[in-house]
Amino acid sequence: MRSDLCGRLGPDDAGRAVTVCGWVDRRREHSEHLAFIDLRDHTGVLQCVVDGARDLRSEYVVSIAGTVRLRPEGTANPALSTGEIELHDCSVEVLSASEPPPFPLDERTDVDETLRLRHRYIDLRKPRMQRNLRARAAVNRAIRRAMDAQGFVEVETPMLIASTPEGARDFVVPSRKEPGSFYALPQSPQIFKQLTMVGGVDRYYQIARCLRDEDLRADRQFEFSQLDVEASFVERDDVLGFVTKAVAEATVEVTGRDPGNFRRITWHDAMERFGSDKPDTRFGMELVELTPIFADTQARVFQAPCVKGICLVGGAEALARSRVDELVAACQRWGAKGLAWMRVVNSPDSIGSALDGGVAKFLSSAEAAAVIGALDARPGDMVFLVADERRLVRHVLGLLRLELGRPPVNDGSFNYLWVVDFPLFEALTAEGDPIPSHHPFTMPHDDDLWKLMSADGPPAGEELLDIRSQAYDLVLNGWELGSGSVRIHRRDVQQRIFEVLGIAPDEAQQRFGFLLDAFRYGAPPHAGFAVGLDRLAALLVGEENIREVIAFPKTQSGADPLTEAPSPIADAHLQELGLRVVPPA
RNA sequence: GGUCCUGUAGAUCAGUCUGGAGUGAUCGCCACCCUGUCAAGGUGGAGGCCGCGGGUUCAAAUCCCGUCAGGACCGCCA
Repeated sequence: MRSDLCGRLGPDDAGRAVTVCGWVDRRREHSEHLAFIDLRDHTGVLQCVVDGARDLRSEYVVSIAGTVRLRPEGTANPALSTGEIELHDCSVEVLSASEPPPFPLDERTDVDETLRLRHRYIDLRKPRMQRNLRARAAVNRAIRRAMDAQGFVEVETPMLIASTPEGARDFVVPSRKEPGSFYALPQSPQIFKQLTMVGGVDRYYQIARCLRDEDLRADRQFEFSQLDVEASFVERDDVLGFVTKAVAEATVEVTGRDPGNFRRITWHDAMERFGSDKPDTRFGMELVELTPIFADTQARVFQAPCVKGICLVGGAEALARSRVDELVAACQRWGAKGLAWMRVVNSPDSIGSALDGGVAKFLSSAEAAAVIGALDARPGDMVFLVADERRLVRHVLGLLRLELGRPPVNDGSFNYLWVVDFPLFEALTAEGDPIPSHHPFTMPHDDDLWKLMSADGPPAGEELLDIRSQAYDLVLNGWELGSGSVRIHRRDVQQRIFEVLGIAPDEAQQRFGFLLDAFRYGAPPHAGFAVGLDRLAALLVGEENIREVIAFPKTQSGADPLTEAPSPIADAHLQELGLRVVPPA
């Protein structure tokens, strides 16, 4: 039907008779006997000189046969990759007419999201979306190549599985054959990939679809894809190596650029210095420890278990008072009692303090000097302090740091960072039971295992929170790209974990029985990881929303304007499934 | 569950703070003109439930309340 692709033709093709197919991108009609048609396919745009264009409109699908020639002197278009040539002596066949499109296909206008998604099949024609979908395919291709080269076997795992109470909210599918029972859609293939290890697969991977019924964000959809990895007889650093190889290969495949070093930071350092377990280390403004400075302070606002601060260079003049008030309000929304701010000035006041404004008047001159020194602040800077429980201080200042200094996530840099040594438990419930920070099969850190396995019984309460695990995350420009861990393969350790978590043996058997059963029959030591491919693809093409690399995404409320999902189903359908809809109260 | 921003012509926006005559602009669309444009150009034309509902007012796109939709974020996402 066609001999060539629009964007692949060049001066070397001059004189060739070709047939190209595509969409009418733009037409410039000069008279009854001269018009230019820009014909677009997925490779680019080609100018075709036609006799008349009265019966051609935007987005008509046409086939144009003609002869390639160099454009006449002085009419080349350097902005176009095919700008030196054109197709002439054209005969045009309309393959499919089109109504005027509901929105322009140019790259200049930001079209309303609902409109784009309702007509996604048109939106996808844009060069940007064509590039993104192809980049995403390139990511998958590179990953498959890298995993294959490292001896991994691609194994598919089921989509209809049993619901387990851990983790995110499940999407659920009613069973027809067993009314009242439900399948869950996988939040991840976690259990199955561990079972492949018991099954002797040795090295498993999958580009897996995962589903979680949690609120959507720029970097979160209900449905997403991850590179899921698990390997036997390996340690943490082996896994980091496998994943680094795959992600680096994908980066090169899409961007042609070396991703550089994948640096490492401990979870503890990430939290203390950046207030986040997914630190964006592309910029400074690190959180600085100020607690000792205020150990004996008279200033009541700083009489707290923890005081930290950040310094905004030039902030004293750059930030209007109204903006500062907004920041204070934001910090209060984030859970802080308040946000202390002060400007650094040139000439010290009567008590010798170079801090001014805000809470400056409550600080002694020694405290002021120490704060300035610790934050390395200069005149003209603004310093922000939060005093509270340590966790809260880190959290609030971490968010404030991002608010004040974060570059766009898609600024073209690739800052890969491994965060290692996550704590085994992230917090205690009101009843004092710990909550696993990864999942209950995560191996404790080698250096902390003795604490957990002590013959006197496990520690309790706050001491538990000091135990580190062999869990790790991969972060790119402040986005969590994925996480993984070394799994527990020792029965005694697993039993101790359940004991600490307050899960009785019979309950553990009920919830995770099939995995625990499997582990009775010879489980190899194993470890794994999962990489969010939507996020990776988005950042590699410079998008700040994963919708842009998903062919048919959902809106933030979880709807699909194209198919109108979710939608009610017929009563007969409900009846067959043994379901009845309860009207909202 | 919560906070914030945005809904005006097919599209993108201005007008809203400070209520007042007929809601404008650009692009697109339709017709005609135009032989080297490339975001072609010219002339003319059509096109509006100012998201929806209620309230205040002599008078509401504009103020107030509610609601729906989209977006960003907090919570949530083992």
